[in-house]
Amino acid sequence: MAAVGSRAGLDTISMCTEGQDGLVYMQCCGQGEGVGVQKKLNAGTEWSADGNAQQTNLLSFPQSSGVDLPYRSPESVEMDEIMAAMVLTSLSCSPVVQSPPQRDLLPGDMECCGGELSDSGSSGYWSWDHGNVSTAPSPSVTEMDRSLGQLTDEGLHMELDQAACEEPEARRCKSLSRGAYRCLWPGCGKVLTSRVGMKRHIRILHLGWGSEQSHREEDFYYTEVSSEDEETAPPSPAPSFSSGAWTSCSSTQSQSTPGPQDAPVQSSPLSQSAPSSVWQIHTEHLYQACAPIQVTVSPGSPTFCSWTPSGDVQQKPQIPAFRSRSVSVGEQWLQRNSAPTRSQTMSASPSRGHCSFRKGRGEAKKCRKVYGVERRDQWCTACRWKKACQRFPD
DNA sequence: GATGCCGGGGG
DNA sequence: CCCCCGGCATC
Repeated sequence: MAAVGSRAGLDTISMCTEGQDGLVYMQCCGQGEGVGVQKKLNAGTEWSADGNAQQTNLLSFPQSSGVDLPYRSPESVEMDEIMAAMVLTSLSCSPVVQSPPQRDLLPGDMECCGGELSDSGSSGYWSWDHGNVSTAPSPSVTEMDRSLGQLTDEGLHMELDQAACEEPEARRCKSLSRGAYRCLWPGCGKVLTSRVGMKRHIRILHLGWGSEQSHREEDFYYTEVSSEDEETAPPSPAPSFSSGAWTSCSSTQSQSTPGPQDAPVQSSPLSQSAPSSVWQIHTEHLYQACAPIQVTVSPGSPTFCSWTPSGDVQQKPQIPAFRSRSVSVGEQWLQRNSAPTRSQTMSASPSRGHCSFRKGRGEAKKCRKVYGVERRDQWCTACRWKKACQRFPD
């Protein structure tokens, strides 16, 4: 779905180039994208009516966004800030509300689109729109005043102009239309000079359809590029995910959803570093809590299982009653005590049920050696109890 | 044998 | 829980 949204967004960029095509995506990013998504969603069912859908979109666009346009654009020139604030407030301070409901249904796509668009060098209002929508769901009135004012007053005018394609801008758009068509299918990027050829390419190669199928959906999978755009467009699809504001979106998404497949691949550095650190903390209480550790580790691979409890440990470290004087030392020892090795040993030696594995004698002098048996009262508690020394950890 | 420390037990 | 010790592994 994300790809669809982004594609729709890219179409938005290029749509001005095919003005005569009357491509709907031409509308403003938000709506256009939303419509595009909807079309994609309903492709199976309402596709037949899509030929008219373009008309509908063209009509509905000014309608939806025209909620403010009719009164706002003409009046906004003279409208004072109070009036603007009132209007904006009445509009729920959120373009999302104005936009078709699909957008609410597809927040992810919205963000995807915004990211790619802003990255692919789209017009300014694009990034404005999405920045406000995605990152600030409920901005303050003043903020909205500024942003929305710019957005609607400038952006929508642009849209209208472009939609009409009567202005010089439109002519420029048309001049670009003699470019090539780039397939936006993920990983494809094929460039063809013929629109029909591109549609066929998408239909056959990507959609796997016969020619009898709809010939509108392909529009979402290619974009028109001019000779100059060809240089800027290519990097947009893939790298856009790793740059700019979009990075935060994608990263948060991927992280918030601990996909069992994403985790190992994307956060491999994390997955490698996290366990060790966690283990260090975890083993901090090894002295008292070896049984829990054994439980979490011995099952074998499942790293997630073992980390989860460790998180708790990390939250409240050293709560268990360590002797006050030896806590810090114990930490040092436990940190240096190669927790991973310990875990390996434990998991590898099932014969030893508990953490009864015996660590090789460290080279560090223990209390016994330092103070001698005669000064046993100066030993650390563990040494006195014949436990692992906490004062001089290995 | 000395040392380090786990497991267990007594109070 | 505190303290001690048997016993084992390692040096």
